[in-house]
Amino acid sequence: MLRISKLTDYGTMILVHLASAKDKHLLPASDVAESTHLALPTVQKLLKILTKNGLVESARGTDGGYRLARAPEQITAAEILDTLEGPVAITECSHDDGHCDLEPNCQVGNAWQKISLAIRAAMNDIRLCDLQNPPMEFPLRHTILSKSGHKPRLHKQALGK
Amino acid sequence: MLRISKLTDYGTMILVHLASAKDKHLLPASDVAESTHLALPTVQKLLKILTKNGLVESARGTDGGYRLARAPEQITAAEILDTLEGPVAITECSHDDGHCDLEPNCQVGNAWQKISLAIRAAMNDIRLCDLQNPPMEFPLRHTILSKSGHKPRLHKQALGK
DNA sequence: ATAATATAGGACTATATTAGTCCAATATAA
DNA sequence: TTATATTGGACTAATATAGTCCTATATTAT
Repeated sequence: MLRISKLTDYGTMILVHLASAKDKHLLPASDVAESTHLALPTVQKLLKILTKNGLVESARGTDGGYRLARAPEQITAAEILDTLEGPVAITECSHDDGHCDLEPNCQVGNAWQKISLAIRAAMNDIRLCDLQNPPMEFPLRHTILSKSGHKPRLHKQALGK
Repeated sequence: MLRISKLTDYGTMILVHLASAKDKHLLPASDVAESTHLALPTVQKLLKILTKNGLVESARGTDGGYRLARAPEQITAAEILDTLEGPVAITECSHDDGHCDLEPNCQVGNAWQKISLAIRAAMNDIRLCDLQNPPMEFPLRHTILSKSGHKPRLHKQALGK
């Protein structure tokens, strides 16, 4: 489905939340879980991944916690995807025996490389700061819809299957 | 992983092969399977999907088979992905109870919409004809490498995990 | 020192998705 | 009527994802 996984979505929510923290203040995982309404074990898991990949800094012990390692302007969507899903990848060659090398029709790999690069280029142009502070009309329309009894889903099926 | 699935890869191989067919000639599934070195049941399944989604035309009976419904110039990578994986999608909202609507931090959906649109824009610029006839240096280097005993993999890990 | 707090690392289960195969029905042409 | 070939859908197996939990380590305050 070329989908963005739930964990990536959660991880992005966490990053957006950390980005909104004041200054260099450290937020414990429990705090992040409460604010994002995500389950604590999941938040812990994601913060560990984000830390290991250098998007987030951590400190242990009392008053320990997490904060962004860099300013939101300096974190790209490409990095977030790389960290949470691994780099954009294409499937392994269907011919492990090396037959692929001799198969003139098997020129598809080249094509998917182009496609991967195109996606990557697009992701490099989007930064974490673009993910916070969404345009004003969006939350507004959102509120109106939810008051009318509809259940708008920002995430679900935004473009999808 | 934001990966392109094997079936999508196979499907693309099939489309590329159909694109190379002479004129309006119909190719039976068995023929396509042989040429692409893919398993027949898989090829049959994919051709059915491609036909149902209008990328391929079919005819039954003796001398029946499949062919592209349009010229390779008029089939985009976006269509191929839509057909084989469904549209680029983001995860469903984590709060099905509607809490998401009231949650100021839950502004991530908007962000992933932007990302999906960026990916889609990139995919609209790539056509099936771009996937055939790869640049000449590619197959050449390819052949040299395979002769030297290496096993270059066009597909595997082209960009990733 | 000791207790309390909080992250680090990794194992583990459950669930969902993907990949792959197969069968019965339908249409076409010789 | 027979042979060919697609259509539609069911089904299993393999893999990936989501989510939880446990133990170890580091830090701070008392």
